[in-house]
Amino acid sequence: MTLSEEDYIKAIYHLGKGENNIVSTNEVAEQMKTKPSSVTDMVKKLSDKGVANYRKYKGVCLTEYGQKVALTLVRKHRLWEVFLVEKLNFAWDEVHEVAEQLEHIKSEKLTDSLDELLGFPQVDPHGDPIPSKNGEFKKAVKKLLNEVPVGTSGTCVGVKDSSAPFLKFLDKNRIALGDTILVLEKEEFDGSLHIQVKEKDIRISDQIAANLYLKITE
Amino acid sequence: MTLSEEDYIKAIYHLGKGENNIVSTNEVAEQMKTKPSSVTDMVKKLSDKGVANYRKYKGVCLTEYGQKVALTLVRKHRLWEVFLVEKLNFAWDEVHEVAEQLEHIKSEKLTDSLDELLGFPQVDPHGDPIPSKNGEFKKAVKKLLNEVPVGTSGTCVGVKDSSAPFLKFLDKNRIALGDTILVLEKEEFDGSLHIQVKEKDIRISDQIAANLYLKITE
DNA sequence: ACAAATATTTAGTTTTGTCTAAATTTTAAT
DNA sequence: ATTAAAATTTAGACAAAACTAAATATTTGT
Repeated sequence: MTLSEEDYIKAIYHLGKGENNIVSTNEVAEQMKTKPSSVTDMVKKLSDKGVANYRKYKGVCLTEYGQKVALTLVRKHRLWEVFLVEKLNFAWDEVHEVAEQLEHIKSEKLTDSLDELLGFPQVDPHGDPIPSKNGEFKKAVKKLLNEVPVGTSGTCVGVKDSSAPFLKFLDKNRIALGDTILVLEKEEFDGSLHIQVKEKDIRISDQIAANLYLKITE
Repeated sequence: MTLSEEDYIKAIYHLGKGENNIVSTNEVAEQMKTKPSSVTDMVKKLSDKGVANYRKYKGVCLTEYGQKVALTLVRKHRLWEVFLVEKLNFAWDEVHEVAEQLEHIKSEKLTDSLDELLGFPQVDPHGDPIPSKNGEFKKAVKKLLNEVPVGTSGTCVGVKDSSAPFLKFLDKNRIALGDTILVLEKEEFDGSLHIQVKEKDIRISDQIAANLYLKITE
């Protein structure tokens, strides 16, 4: 599998939302920042190789095998992201570009040893689940913090309100993107929450919770 | 710099033995496992880019800039080798192929953070010195253990005698390729040595020492 | 249902890095 | 000093992956 082929496989996989939906030539072209005609050429090739199913004018999806390749790439990408954040102190938003390169390194032993070094992490710094060696993995959904049940744990991945006062609040309370948040308790009366962030407990109002996005794996 | 260009730069660098000697088209072709005509094409391009100096029928060497690029590649290669051995428990002889891929990853931050994670190592698992961030580094020489002065420290990189009894001896005394050996003391009378390997002291005869290659950085 | 708009494919080029075969230059041997 | 051998370059071709422009298929709005 060449570098370019791998990039197409990943694009088809992600556009299909892991469900192996059929995706259109134009969608792939936009994702890959190439022209639709280039996509046509490539998906024909991937089809010939048994990686994708392509029907003229109808779109493309991955074969069983193609999905396996995609999952391996996703696994490698996310493991490297964890490595960069945990071991090399990269920030949450600095990892993607480098992981895009690292995911193409070919060595099963490398991937598995890395997994072990990192303690077999379940999610990457963006809260997205890491497929296991044999390709199993849970799906992640993004929800507002006030909408998840007590006991839920997830990764903080975004804010709905990005006003200065709100960001200031988060900063003051040491809540940052990429942090793992656990919902300990919910107050019936006003919907306020008791949560755990970075080993510390804090209480936040319903309004705060309604503006924080959490990524959770079901 | 493309992947292929980087490979040529490295080949020219290594064939020139770090001395920036002029190397021939044929030598490069053999090293790269390509044909001489392909080399001609590529060195012309590298010349145009200011990376190499090429004169028809005369051979090619790197420019100042080219040497800098080469050293960066060598630095990355060797740091990744240390990483693979130290952090992922790769064996001494399993690292090269993977490092060949990893050395092409483009991220200065990654390289420097890796360097830090590894504790700024001076040599790779083969005993070869790792260039510093700004390209300085010592040269390594390979010598027989009985030829180095007391106080010398180096990496065990090979044997002269590869007979079963000798290899058995090394195994029994826990001396393996890749180990760091420090010469503590030399007996005037019979030339036997007192050495330190893996935190342990042992005494070995002159004959043993005369069959073990050490790589030392001066 | 049909024309217009949109999406997709085809055909023909380009660039990068490779190759083979032929031509040329350099080196080595007498 | 010639000539044979070896090394190197040139010329022309190919495969991969991209592009543009033109042709064709599909979808949409009325």
